[in-house]
Amino acid sequence: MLPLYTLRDNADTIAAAMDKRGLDARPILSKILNLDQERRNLQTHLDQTLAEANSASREIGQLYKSGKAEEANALKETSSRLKVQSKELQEALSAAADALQESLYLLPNIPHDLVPAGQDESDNEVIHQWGDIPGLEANALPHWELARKFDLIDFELGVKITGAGFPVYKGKGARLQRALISYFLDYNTKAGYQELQVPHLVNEASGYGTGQLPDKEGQMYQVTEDNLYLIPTAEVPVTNIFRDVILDKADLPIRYTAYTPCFRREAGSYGAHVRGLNRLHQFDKVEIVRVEDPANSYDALDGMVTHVKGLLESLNLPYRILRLCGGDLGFTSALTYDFEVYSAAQERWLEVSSVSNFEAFQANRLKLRYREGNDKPQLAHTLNGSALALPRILAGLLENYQEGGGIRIPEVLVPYTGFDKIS
RNA sequence: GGAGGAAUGGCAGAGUGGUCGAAUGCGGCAGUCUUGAAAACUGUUGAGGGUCACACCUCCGGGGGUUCGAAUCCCUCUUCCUCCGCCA
Repeated sequence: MLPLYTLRDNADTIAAAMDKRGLDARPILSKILNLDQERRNLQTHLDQTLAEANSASREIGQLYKSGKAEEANALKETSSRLKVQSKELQEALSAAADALQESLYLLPNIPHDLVPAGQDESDNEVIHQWGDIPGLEANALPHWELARKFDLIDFELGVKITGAGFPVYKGKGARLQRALISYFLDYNTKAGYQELQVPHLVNEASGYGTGQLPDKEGQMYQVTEDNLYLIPTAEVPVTNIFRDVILDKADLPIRYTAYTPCFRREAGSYGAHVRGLNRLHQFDKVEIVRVEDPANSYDALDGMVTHVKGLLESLNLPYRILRLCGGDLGFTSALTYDFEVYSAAQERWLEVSSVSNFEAFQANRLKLRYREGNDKPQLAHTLNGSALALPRILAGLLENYQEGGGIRIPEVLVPYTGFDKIS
């Protein structure tokens, strides 16, 4: 949700930026500004009425004290009348405020200057590519076949226990998974991100805080009995730590990392692209989250990009970085870089990380602010990124590292796995 | 799950129907003093809306109600504490 004050003076600039998303924001912007004006008028009117009512009540108290019961009773009528009036105004005000809120929820974040205009993923800009595409042996297999061959992952067993998209990791597969989580967490911690363990279920307020609600309700698993949601990403619990928080400027920047399983209904997904580990309902991810002074948030974003690059390079996985175009940019993001690893056996790029600056968009919903000295609190900027999502990294490792009838383990992982080869 | 108690400003803690956004203490900030610091003293110190700036309005866990008037009374929800039960 964009802060109102950014909309009041810049409607034209914002509309131009929104065009890059393929969204004509002009109608909704003018609606918002009108509702804002209406809301303020009603508020002023209500405030005046309440001020009158308050002073009448005060006077009644005084009159009673000085024994002038008659005058007091006369004033009560005035007061009652004002009360009825204020109730009506209150209702009109609530209606206007709700309508305003609703419209604000519909407006996505303003794309950053760097965001290219574009329709969909084909318009994303490749800004960086690293590593050699490995030439695989003739009999190279996709990861789902490798997983079966070496008994690393059992997809059918997951179907039996839960359903499609809930794999069971076994033996060295499970161990490799755990090794990756530990390696990622250690790597992030060394870079200054504090490790957290957070709840995997969140309440409604948290869902609204990071913007999963009300729009993406259908994408989350819901525990209706207790009105809780299974988290689709650690971003939700971690960022909500800061809901309704006023930080001291000296506390910034804040950097957290957390491993969690992620649960996504992925309603509407189907086809070959969802085979194996490519798309799951439950998967593991290590996330990094930052809270920044607005003046530094784009340096922070660059820092996160560099960080994820280092992580992928340490695993020697060929990757490229995309700057998402307006049409592919997430609702809440101002600028996003996607990382894709090349899967040689599938001959396609797999998204393994998404690094975004949300500027004040999330902070506004969260009421996450910071204060410098005695100044008024200001909205902070939030950023997050995957470092990294496990399944497609695992897929990339299995496929790119297959050689001589086995799978080699990258050097940096050997201390974590305790073995250097799967065969 | 059962029984009882509680929820007030950054923290502690007064306040049981009228001028209470709320005593007091601690903490924070500014100043006096000091070579500097500490101590002491003085002042200041919640958030949101609104205004050029004031005024003014809202908020004492959330929601609803009683009343001319609610932190204070009533209903309800949530959370926390104590005791009992169950339990990794």
